[in-house]
Amino acid sequence: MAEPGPTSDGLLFLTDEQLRKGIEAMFFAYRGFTADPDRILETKDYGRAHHRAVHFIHRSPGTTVSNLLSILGVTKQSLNRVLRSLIDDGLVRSEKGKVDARERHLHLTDKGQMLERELSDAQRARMRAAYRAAGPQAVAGFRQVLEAMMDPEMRRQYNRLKEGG
Amino acid sequence: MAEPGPTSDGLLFLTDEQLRKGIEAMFFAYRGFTADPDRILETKDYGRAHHRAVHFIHRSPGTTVSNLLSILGVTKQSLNRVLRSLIDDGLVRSEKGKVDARERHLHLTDKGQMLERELSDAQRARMRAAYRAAGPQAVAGFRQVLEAMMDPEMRRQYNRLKEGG
DNA sequence: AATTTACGTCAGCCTTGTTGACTTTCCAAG
DNA sequence: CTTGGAAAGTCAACAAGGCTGACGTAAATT
Repeated sequence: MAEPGPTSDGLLFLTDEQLRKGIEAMFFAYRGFTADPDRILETKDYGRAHHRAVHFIHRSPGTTVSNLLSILGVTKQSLNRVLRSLIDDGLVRSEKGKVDARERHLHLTDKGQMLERELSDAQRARMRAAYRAAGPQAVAGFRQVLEAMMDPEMRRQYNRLKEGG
Repeated sequence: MAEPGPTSDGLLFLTDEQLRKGIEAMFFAYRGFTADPDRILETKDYGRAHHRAVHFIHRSPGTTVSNLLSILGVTKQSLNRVLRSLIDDGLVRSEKGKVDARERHLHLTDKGQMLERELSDAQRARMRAAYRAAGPQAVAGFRQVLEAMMDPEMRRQYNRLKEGG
């Protein structure tokens, strides 16, 4: 089996076959990636959409609804439905902005933190196992390829989150 | 910023922070991964479900409905709806098995091949660009981590497809 | 004072997943 | 040759989570 390798022109030699393997790897791996949280969410009558909201509120406490909208890339009606149930269930707290009172700043409650913990523990455990199985060099490559695969807009979002809160 | 690295016990030193970055990289990258096909499908009144069916029928011509069900991991009712429209639109041909006439063997028609081409060209272009940006070492690592992230069942499916038809 | 922004909500639609029940077709074992 | 069960297809109903469009309100900006 021919492996991808550098050529004299500094490019990679990439067959359609190799690219197809990468595509299918993404497909099957993403299923694994979401499988554990999905199982947990199912028992609590939540879905992936709730998970995403909880994740990014945890990640950036006090973030606004607009912020969340641009990160998640959904409509406000769609986000609102999810946020509504999280607020009603007491997992998320929404408070008016002090400086700009039109904004709503979102925080996880203790209950919300608990769910976030449970979900991210499961997801991290799988990620950790995969990292350990593949080794440190592979981890670096993994992140490089994923980053290169993002849309520029998404990459900006990703990099903004990556360092500062 | 501490990078993941080997420790004296042969394990990886992985902070929650590093794992979170990996998780978010998967999230944003998967969006990029599906963005181009999604745009094409939208103009043709199809969705991701159609793409997946077309992809795996192309990958394994003559595959049966049951086969497809186990690869895609959905119910037959869900798959059937998608398959129905593809057959009615003349993209997929379904024929009774010669040896076991209960089975339906699925093939892409010329029209189906054309759609598959269009979708996979777009997806491969992005994958190729990402691979080239990241380099050959990164590509190997990428595939290793993804493979390690799959459920064992999915990994079997993936490996079965990887080599032979 | 008028306009714009941020947010929330109502109503309705679509895709894609689900369960459950049922039929038809067919192979294979008794 | 009959029958049990597997493979496939179909109908009905439902839910999650996307979407658009329209409208309302409060607050900030011009």
